[in-house]
Order: sequence, then structure tokens, then C-alpha cells
Amino acid sequence: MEEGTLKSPGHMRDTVTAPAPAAPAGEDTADCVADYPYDVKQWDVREDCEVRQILDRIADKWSLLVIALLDCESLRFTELRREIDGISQRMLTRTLRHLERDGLVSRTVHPTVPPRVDYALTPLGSTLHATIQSLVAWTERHQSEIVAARAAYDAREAREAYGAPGKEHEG
Amino acid sequence: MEEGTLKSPGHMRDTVTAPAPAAPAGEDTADCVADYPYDVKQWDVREDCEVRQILDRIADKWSLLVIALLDCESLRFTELRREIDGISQRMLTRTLRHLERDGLVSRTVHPTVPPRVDYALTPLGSTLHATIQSLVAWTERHQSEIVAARAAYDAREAREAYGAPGKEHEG
DNA sequence: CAGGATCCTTTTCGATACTG
DNA sequence: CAGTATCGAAAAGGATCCTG
Repeated sequence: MEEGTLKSPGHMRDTVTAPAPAAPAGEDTADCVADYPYDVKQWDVREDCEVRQILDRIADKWSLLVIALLDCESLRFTELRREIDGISQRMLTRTLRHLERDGLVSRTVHPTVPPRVDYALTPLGSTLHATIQSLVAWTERHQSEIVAARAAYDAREAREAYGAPGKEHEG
Repeated sequence: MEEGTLKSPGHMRDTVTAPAPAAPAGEDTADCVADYPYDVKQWDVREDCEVRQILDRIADKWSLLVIALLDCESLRFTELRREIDGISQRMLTRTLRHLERDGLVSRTVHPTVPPRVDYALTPLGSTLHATIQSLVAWTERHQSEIVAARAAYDAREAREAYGAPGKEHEG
């Protein structure tokens, strides 16, 4: 195994620079409400925090795609692989295992002669799917803006490379 | 914000070869209408697709944290670094550069004697922030379920490791 | 303080071969 | 078909040094 399933220790830093603990339960999505005099963050971003770990996993490239793709009906292994362009068999297997372990997808094995395994979202996974979808929707809506921003950034950078004093060293 | 709801409308997906309607595993998600004979997916998942590329970036571990943290007020480089536990200077720089290039955060340099650089969300970045927040909120809400699912998975796996015939290869 | 450059370790990922 | 196991390439990431 290249990645143990039960590994917990060994990667922790002793730098616990957490001056203020996270706010209690209750997510506050109110924007621009910097009323608190503290430097408090509304959610824990420490490495040893569960949320960080989970966020890390569901924000994973392949996990995101799998969840987004598994809308409601179940898909077979090969179907998923066909849908997600560029994923290797290995990565799909690993991703599905992780999602299954996290209780987000269910794995159903049919004991037929040609093996058949169906993957579907669990009820928990379905709730996540909604959020993932909004992320995908956002990307679709704003992709042109991002592409434009990139072009502008690159153009400005290239321009500054010309007139940058002390930067160029041509004879 | 124009982000809107989390619940995506009825999306169209491709038809799977609907197998036996009875799932023995008991996984029963809400039945979804799948009477589309096309192999059409509602969003492009090809590698060369823009959405894939953008999704890849904003689904990045550090990018997600930076955006989630930059709620509305601007933060300095060191402040961000202090907030995000575990990030290195190199990674923070790279992440901020990427986000700036994508037009999601703005970088303001104050030409003071001790250099001061402020990072803040752009209007575009703010719209993404809302979505990111819902993802964070989801994780906070369901973290206990995920932890429980993991424990159950690991326990079941460990149990099967005992009685798994053909698995152990004792001499 | 902010960040560029460099070196090195760790992790990720894909290709391949094999099994049930 | 649906995986598992292994190996090597590649990318990500961290530590350190240095500059304006």
C-alpha cells in the first residue's frame, strides 16, 4: 500500500499557531461582517482539523468529477472510466474506494460471470452532490471571465517584461 | 450575490443499461428520471475542456482555503500565512499568483519601507466565495457522519481480513 | 515584509502485468 | 469486467538562502 488507510501520526508539525479557536457551531455566511475585533476565523484551518482533511478529499480533482457525474443513477466502473476523460484505472479505483470509505458512494457487486459493479451516491453523497453542482455551475458561468482575466494577466506580465528596468540584460 | 440555490434543477444525463431494479444492498437514493436515450452529459469532462482546468484549480487544496479565508476584508501575506496552518511560503505565493491570474483575488502593493502587500477577493472571487463557503459549511455539518462512515468501513474491512478465504497465504 | 531561486524529499499518477 | 500489485516518471511541496 502506498497510502495507509489508518495513518494518523507522523506528519504533524508542532507549530500550532492557533491563537483563537474556531467559532462554535453555526456557519455564518454573512459577507463583509468584520465586526469582531478578534482575528478569529469562523472555521478551523489547522492541519489536524477534521474539516481540513475532509475538505482535502472532496476537493480532490477526481472525487469532484465522480460525485458530479454520479448524479442519481448508478454507473458501472467502465462507464465512469469512459465518462471521465483522462482518468486511469488506478485513480478511478482509488477515488471510488475513498468515496466509499467516506460514505459518499455505495458499491454494489453483482456476482455474475462477467463481474459487474455499480457505483451510486449514498444519501449523504447526494447532499454533497448538490453543493458540488453549484461549484460546477459557477465554473461554467464564469469560465469566460476567467479566461479573459488570464489573458489580461499574461499580457500585462509580458508587457512589463519589456519595459522592466534592470530586468532585461540584453546587449 | 447571484449564486442562488444549491439545488440544481433537473439535469439530463445519459442512459445506463438499466439492470435489475432491485438493489440488494439496500442503497436507495431518490429515484431519478433517466429516460434520456442520449449519451449526453450536461457538462464537458474532457481534459482539454476549460471547465475541467478551472475546476482543477479552484478545487485545489490551498486555493480553496485562501478563498474561504479571504471573506471580504483584505489580508496581508503574513496574515494569510499565519491563518492557514501548514502552508509554506512557496505554496502561498504560488497559490496567490494563480488566483490573481484567474482574476479571483487582487494584489495591492504598498510602496512603503517595510513592504506591504494586501490580498483581497475581486468581485468575481466573491461570487466564488459564496459557493466555497457552502462547501465548507457542508463539510462542517457532515463531518461526524463521515468520520463514522470511515470507522465503519475500516471495521468491516478489518473483520473481512480475518475470515477472508484465499486472502491469507500462510505457508 | 514579501517573495524569487534553488535543492531536495514526498506524494501522486500512469503504464504494465497479473488475478478471479 | 473489475479490479490488485508493482515500478518508475512526474509533479507537488518544503526548507533554505538571498534580495529589495
